[in-house]
Amino acid sequence: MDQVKQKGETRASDVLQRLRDDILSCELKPGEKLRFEALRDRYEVSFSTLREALARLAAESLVTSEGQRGFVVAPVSIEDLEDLTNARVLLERENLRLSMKQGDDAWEADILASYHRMDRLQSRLGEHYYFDADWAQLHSQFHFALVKASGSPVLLEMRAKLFERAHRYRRMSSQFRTQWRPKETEHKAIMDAVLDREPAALDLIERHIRETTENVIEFAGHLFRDEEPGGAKAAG
Amino acid sequence: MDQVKQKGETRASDVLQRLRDDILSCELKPGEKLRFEALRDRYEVSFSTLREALARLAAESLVTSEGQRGFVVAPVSIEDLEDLTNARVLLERENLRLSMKQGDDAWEADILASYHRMDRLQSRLGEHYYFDADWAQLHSQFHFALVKASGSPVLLEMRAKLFERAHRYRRMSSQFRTQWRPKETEHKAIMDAVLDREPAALDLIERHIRETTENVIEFAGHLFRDEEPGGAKAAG
DNA sequence: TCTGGCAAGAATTTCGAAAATATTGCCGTT
DNA sequence: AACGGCAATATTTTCGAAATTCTTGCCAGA
Repeated sequence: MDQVKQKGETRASDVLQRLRDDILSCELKPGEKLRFEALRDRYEVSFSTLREALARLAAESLVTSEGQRGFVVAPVSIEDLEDLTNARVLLERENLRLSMKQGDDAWEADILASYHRMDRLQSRLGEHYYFDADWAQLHSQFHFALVKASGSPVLLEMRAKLFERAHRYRRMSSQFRTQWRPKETEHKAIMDAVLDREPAALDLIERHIRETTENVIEFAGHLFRDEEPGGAKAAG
Repeated sequence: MDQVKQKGETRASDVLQRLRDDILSCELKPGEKLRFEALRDRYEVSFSTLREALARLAAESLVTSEGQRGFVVAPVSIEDLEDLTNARVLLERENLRLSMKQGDDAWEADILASYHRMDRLQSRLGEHYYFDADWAQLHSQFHFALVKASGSPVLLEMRAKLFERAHRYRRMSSQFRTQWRPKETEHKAIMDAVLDREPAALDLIERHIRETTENVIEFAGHLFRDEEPGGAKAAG
């Protein structure tokens, strides 16, 4: 139901969001060449509008533009995933540290509410929660609720962009996973530690992030172990 | 002499760079409305090309785009400067830590060379080095040389963007400064500590950054203490 | 005098054709 | 058969006019 065009929203920002979604969900594969003709048909906009959206995505490192040779979906690799993970740990820890220091009652209430929403949907979905788009949304909101009181727009924005980039890897691995570690207990433990202002919360969140990355490599490492630039084929 | 159009360089990326420079040097003032007509005359390009450049700058937080109401040069404020400073400290420390752990002989040699170039130009320029664009370039290169062996493209890119955003504040303050603290000894001390792999180097670089910010606020704080959105007037 | 709404003007946003550039395939030569 | 150069094709990049949206000023009604 979020397909209705909101007031004040431009077509360019609409296409930007759809392109972003398609890249993160790997409908547009890593390394794939993005030809304007094809994109024009797909999204039903003009060259210029597409170009603006791609320029924005290039600045977000979701696509790369090489001189006069057009745009390419940002490739994936284990090095990139590990680099991303380390950067995320740094920013998540700092944001959480500041958040725990400065968070007020409203912040705490929001964390509890976010957790509750996520937890309830999880029990309703059973074991397949990991594939559910709604759950992913609530999961993202829960993690954001933890750090949002850091009071640093700069750090929060960088964190958000890294979170998105990492999401592509999680998504890529999900179709190959045969088992999931029980995240519900992890989330509960993190939340309790955060609300109690325990310094150990920082280590919990770090392990949470690193273990997810390890799982991704374990199950989907073959997908991007020897990824070459341009290795993926465009949809013919 | 870098006005020659390099092969493989698009007009859009050229305009992007010029716009970036003009924003960082405050030729386009913080909060100023960016009208397409005026920009088209100034840079001699079409609407679409401008739009692409502005979209990129928006993703870099150097301009903001508000719905269907065009683009505005990102405003400045003390809160933003302090937020920026804290984020820079976090990233500079981490990059430097990794760099000191992993840097090899070539890295050390590059630091020495960068320092030498900066130092020599400094003695040649005397007290006015701070206003010199070439010195600013060498200064930037020296600081980059220190951290470039971190091995983390993600962290280095975030660092570079923050460095640029902070540069605008330094530049804004320079015209109001009446005295400068002697940076040459600071840089020498930092370099020596880094090459000796002394952990204290991290604290030195942090203080270096924070003191620069304090100086900026001291001399130019009045410029953005009560900055309102749209407070700056467009060039008539 | 004040408020609300409409119309004229100004600015942004979108569009697809035209120009510029890169890529591919062919042919002649060695 | 291998290589280099040239023409043909494919793709990207740029352009300015047209459509859309926002802003401003005016006028009628309370």
